[in-house]
Amino acid sequence: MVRRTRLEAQATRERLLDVAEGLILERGLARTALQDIACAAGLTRGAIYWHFADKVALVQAIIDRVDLPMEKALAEAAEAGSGAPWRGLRQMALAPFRLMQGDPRAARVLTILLHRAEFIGELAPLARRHHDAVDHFLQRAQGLFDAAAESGQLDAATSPRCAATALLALVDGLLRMATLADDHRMAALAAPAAVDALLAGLQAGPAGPGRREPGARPAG
Amino acid sequence: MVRRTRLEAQATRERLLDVAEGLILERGLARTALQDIACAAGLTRGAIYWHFADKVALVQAIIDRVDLPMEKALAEAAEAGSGAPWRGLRQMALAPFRLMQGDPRAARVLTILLHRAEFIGELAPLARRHHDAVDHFLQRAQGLFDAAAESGQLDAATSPRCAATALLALVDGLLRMATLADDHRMAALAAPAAVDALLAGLQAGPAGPGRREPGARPAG
DNA sequence: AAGTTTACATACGATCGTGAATGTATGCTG
DNA sequence: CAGCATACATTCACGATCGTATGTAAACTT
Repeated sequence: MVRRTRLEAQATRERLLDVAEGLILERGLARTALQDIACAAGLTRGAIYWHFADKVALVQAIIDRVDLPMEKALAEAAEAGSGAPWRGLRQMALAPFRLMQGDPRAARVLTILLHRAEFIGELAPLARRHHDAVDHFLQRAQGLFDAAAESGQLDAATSPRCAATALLALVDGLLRMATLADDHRMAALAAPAAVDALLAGLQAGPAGPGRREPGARPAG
Repeated sequence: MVRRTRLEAQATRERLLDVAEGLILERGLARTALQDIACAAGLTRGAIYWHFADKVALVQAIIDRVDLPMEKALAEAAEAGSGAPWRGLRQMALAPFRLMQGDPRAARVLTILLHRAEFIGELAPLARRHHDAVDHFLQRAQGLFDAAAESGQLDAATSPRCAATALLALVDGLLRMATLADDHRMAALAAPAAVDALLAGLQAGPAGPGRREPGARPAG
């Protein structure tokens, strides 16, 4: 076949990544064969094996092309420092949504990470960056809540660890919904209000039974 | 071979389900072959094809054996009615965790649903019960937030739809963490406090800038 | 201009998983 | 106790997929 120049080869590689990303997004990782990818890219499996060692390496390359939303959260949290914990927590929690808004490719990759593959066994390394980012998010959030607690701004009934878990869960849940196509809009739109509500509920305040135990409030 | 009596056959069927559940939990659905299951159960694939039409039917049977956590939430919400919205919301949001606490099998099945399979294409029907329950959770929560809003108990800046999305995201995120083995304990433990904090933050209250916009609060 | 490397295509072999067909020994029923 | 139904085991046929080995023509090098 017409042999390509270096630059064209690089373009071929990118096309393979684009096509693979799209197909995996549609059909899921396990149900997407290398032949499907090659065919959709107008190539053969040989081309894939030239550019990538195997299927895992291909997917790894897809993931490595983008900034992961949860990593973006850590980066913004690092900027904020621990001086203004509540502002930092809010920044950190909303960073993933801002990234996904501006980078559709990051949104697609996150969708794959959250909904389109079983990262188990040989595929486990693929989710490592995301999982690491999630772990660090938890630690970082806990650190910020610690700072808030020390200055008496965290509700006394809630441990920093517990608060961090709650924030991470909320962000993770919102990200899942935001990558689910149906509620795409709603989840991303609801994120700021949701995060604000949770953080408000976690702040120390006039501890009326109505605020800490809404279930006990007079019926509406 | 030694042919079994009706009762023994039923026991064999249950054993197949147990073994399959365990293996899928360990290795993921795509990476678990019917032969692995049969072998681990001390049988052959023939036995599986006797009891179940195919792999999908087997997994469906595994799922159909249990109450799903999100369905449990709906059931409890139905009991509560819409008279006391905050209590109902709390009940509903925490029901899944109570179920998982008392029913380890339900916890395992939920883990499979959330982490061990790509429910796409022919496997999509398997997740239908769960997805339907999630949808109804959203509707039901929105209805309760509507009721709260009508009696002026919902923070005015937050729409009922948005509040429902937030609550669902939090519960979903907590369930994901609770089914992740590492944070198993922490997530389930944090659930009540997390839900209470979010609900508290969503309630109408003295709308000081500190409560609704924690980021703008003086640094701690 | 000849040789080498690149960027693929083609062909092959092997494995894996499924589903169906078939075999078979036993429980059950009349 | 004869015959049918049950509960499996065994075997086979098939497609899908993977990885590799090999072919090849063009780009690049010297």
